[in-house]
Amino acid sequence: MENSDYRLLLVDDEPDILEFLSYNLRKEGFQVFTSTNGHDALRLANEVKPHLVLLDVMMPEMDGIEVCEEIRRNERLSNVIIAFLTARGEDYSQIAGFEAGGDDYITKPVKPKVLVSRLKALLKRIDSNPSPAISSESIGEGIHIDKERFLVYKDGEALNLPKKEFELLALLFSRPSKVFSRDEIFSMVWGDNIIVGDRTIDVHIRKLREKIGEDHIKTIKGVGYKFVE
Amino acid sequence: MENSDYRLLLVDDEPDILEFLSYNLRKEGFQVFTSTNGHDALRLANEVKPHLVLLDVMMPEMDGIEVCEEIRRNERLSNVIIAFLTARGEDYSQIAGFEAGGDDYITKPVKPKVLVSRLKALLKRIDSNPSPAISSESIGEGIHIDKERFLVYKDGEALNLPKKEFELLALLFSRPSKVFSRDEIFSMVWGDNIIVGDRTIDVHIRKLREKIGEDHIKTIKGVGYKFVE
DNA sequence: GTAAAAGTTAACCTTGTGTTAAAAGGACAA
DNA sequence: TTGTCCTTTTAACACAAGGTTAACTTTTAC
Repeated sequence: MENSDYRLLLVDDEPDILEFLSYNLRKEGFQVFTSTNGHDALRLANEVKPHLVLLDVMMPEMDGIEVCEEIRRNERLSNVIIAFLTARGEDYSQIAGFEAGGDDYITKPVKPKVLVSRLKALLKRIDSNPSPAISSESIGEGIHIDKERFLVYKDGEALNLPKKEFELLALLFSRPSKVFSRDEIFSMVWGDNIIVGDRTIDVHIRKLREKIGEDHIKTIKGVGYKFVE
Repeated sequence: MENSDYRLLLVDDEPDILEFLSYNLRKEGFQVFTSTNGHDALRLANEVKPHLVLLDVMMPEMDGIEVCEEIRRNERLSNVIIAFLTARGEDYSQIAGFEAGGDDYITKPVKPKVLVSRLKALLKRIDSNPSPAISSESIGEGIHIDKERFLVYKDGEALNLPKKEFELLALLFSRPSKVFSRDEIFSMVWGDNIIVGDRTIDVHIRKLREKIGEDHIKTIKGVGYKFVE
């Protein structure tokens, strides 16, 4: 699909930002619609059925989270991809955003190039994921992960894991049976610039095993861990 | 091998990052090539045959995953080591989505020291890994090795070997029938800095023979060992 | 036959991991 | 702000699998 086949809806209460975003995205060929408040955005969304909505989190009256929830509640817009715009630093808004059903968050300020590539990556899901969004229905035996909702299902039962545990499990789960070295785990879950003690991973592994069962995470001594089953 | 013997190809759409990475790697003596986009990177890869490619995942037009797949598809580049650069917090599913397989993930921002040590560790595999990785599919009669999962298959049955045994077997297996001298084995499996007793290899060979069958590892007296069948 | 190399075994050491509890850190509500 | 609850990290120790050694035996090449 060409960029021009995609409709984007941008929502931000600051006209300047809106202007900046839409300029850059129109330059890439996207069809861009804009709105400066949540109510208007919902109305517009219903009208144009955008493929993707880029939502500022912080807005007066109705914030991005609420708009997101409202969109998710609307069956006709069920396949819309929602990305949040947040000011750097607020971790919580990110989580709240995912819980509300967001697909990605992008921190302001954002460089045009970065913005475009993030959105392109998101839009790819439409093609590759015809009917995606692992609905909470598709649950059976074993472990399932719903990243949108930050939930882990164990034999159908939903578990709420803390952030680090969730990320660790999600990483291992993303490629079952692949052995992840401690270095890889640190890098992906903690990042390469913070340093934590040797036993930190072990403790999280311990807690995960407590919650999802002892046999799902296997230790390869001297090498790393892997998810099995 | 010296650092200066290695050619690295860095691919990132942000020149600043490219600059930062190449500066630090050149300082270590590596031969560094850079590219700001996927297409160019592929062309350059073909040209210089790098030992290792460091790929940003998020890039406009052609992202790192695509580049990786393309490289893996190219026979002439089959032995290239691929490491991904990702922003911490990027969706694992995107990273997990590729089956082509990177060898490592490194998160941005990364400290020079960490970067260098990770890359050095990866480059070590070149010597010890003459033949490409084997996918888990190829299971049948005889012995198969899956390095990613750290499993050895004997007639289809999966065996869990301890690290040293696995590495030793993987080495011999990597070039069936080639005789590896004890010196070679020490150097590849133990490294040139550690010194262990004469009989250490023998003991590991003994254990391997117990597990995979007596006839798979043949002794060439006065010369070394080789894997057969 | 003999010496050198490799095989074998079990004891011993090492190192990575498991485990627990407690401290530190953070978010939220009163 | 204070206090509370939850998450994350640290610290200290336990423990076992893995790795090595040493002593001895067997094999092989010459």
